[in-house]
Amino acid sequence: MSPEDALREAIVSGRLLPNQRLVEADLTRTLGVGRSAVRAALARLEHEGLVEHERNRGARVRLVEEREAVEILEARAALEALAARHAATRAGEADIADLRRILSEMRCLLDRGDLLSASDQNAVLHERLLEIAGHATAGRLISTLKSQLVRFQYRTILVPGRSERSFAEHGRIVDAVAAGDPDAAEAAMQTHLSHVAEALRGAESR
Amino acid sequence: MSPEDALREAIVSGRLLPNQRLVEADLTRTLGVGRSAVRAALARLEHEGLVEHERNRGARVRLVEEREAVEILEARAALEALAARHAATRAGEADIADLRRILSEMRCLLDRGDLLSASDQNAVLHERLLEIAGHATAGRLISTLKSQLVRFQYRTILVPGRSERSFAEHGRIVDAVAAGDPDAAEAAMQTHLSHVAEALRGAESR
DNA sequence: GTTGACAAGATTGTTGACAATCTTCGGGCT
DNA sequence: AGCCCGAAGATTGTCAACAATCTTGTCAAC
Repeated sequence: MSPEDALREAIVSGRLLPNQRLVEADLTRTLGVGRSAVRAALARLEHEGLVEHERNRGARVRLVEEREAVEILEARAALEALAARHAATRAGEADIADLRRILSEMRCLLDRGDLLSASDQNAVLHERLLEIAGHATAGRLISTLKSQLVRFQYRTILVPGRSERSFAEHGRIVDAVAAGDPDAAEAAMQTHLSHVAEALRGAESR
Repeated sequence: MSPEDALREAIVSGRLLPNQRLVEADLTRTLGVGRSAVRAALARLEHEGLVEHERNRGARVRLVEEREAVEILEARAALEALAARHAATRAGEADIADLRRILSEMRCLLDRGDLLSASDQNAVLHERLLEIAGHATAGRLISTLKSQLVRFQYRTILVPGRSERSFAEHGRIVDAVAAGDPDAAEAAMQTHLSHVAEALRGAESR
């Protein structure tokens, strides 16, 4: 595993706490690579928004607090709506079948009460939509935004009734894409993610 | 000036041609800094999408061709539309007066036939809107997207009648923001930038 | 004439040491 | 006691040298 991936994994998994200092010498030992590699990894992670870096003061794990999480989710919504629009115009028969397959998998997991796996399948659906959209720029931006939100990704699934509503929203997105209706797909994605933001705010303020 | 800024400036100003190799040793002499600094700058610029980097093969200036430019513009449109929405709900009296001042400056420059300065003022307006929106995440993303488009930024102003239509579109955006109407502001920004994309496509295919 | 291997040159990747900077700790002064 | 100052320690920034890799040019074999 590259030092960058190892560090990212350690941060997003929560093994490293927010605001914790990341001393290069320590990371050199922990990751088993030279200091140059560590520095390069830190520089990239800074660009991804996972660490903060002050000159001559080193790097620390960046803390994304609620206000910013909402911002990031808004930006992500705007970009995923764009992607959904593209997906609606480009999806072929096989793509649509694939999306429906993922949906039924989700239905199955929900019926079993496996909320965690359902949430993962959720991510798979979004990923597949991006692939269908074929929009490299949006894809790149969304993936960096998502990595900043990992800490919040499971926070909404315990909100009562959220899973079912989320499933219904995903159904509407897939329907719009299958119908080849860009406007509907964009709108469906937009409302879906705005509901996620709402749920996040609700879950957070408790 | 930091080596990173110097390099970025050299790339976006067009002093370095697309696909031109960026040999570290040469840059060391040109920029007057050590190789470490050069490498760090190249790494960051790669993340910004301004240079391409292959392992053991060095970096070269990245060429953004039309198809990708349209993609970038679409992503930017989605994000600026979001920002415009926020600006509409947050703009105060002073902000609105400022926007109108910029508009009248633009009108003045257009009447004088100074299209280049008018285009610059255009950028000022967008910048000010972002500031009013107070959306750091969108702002960050937009600024990196913009830096990838510098090569195209003046390409549309020579399209006959484009300046006047652009001015009218900006007027509608400012009106919507002044009226505190988020939906209208978002829509106005969206149509404005989609027209820019259209003009770009038109100017390109000649 | 073309192809393949091989050596020479050029360029990047990595390591270690040194310099610059920041932080912490202790002593002297008020 | 509280505060300023300076030295020591810790940490990052930079530099130069070396190793690894790629590219180019040459030459022999077919």
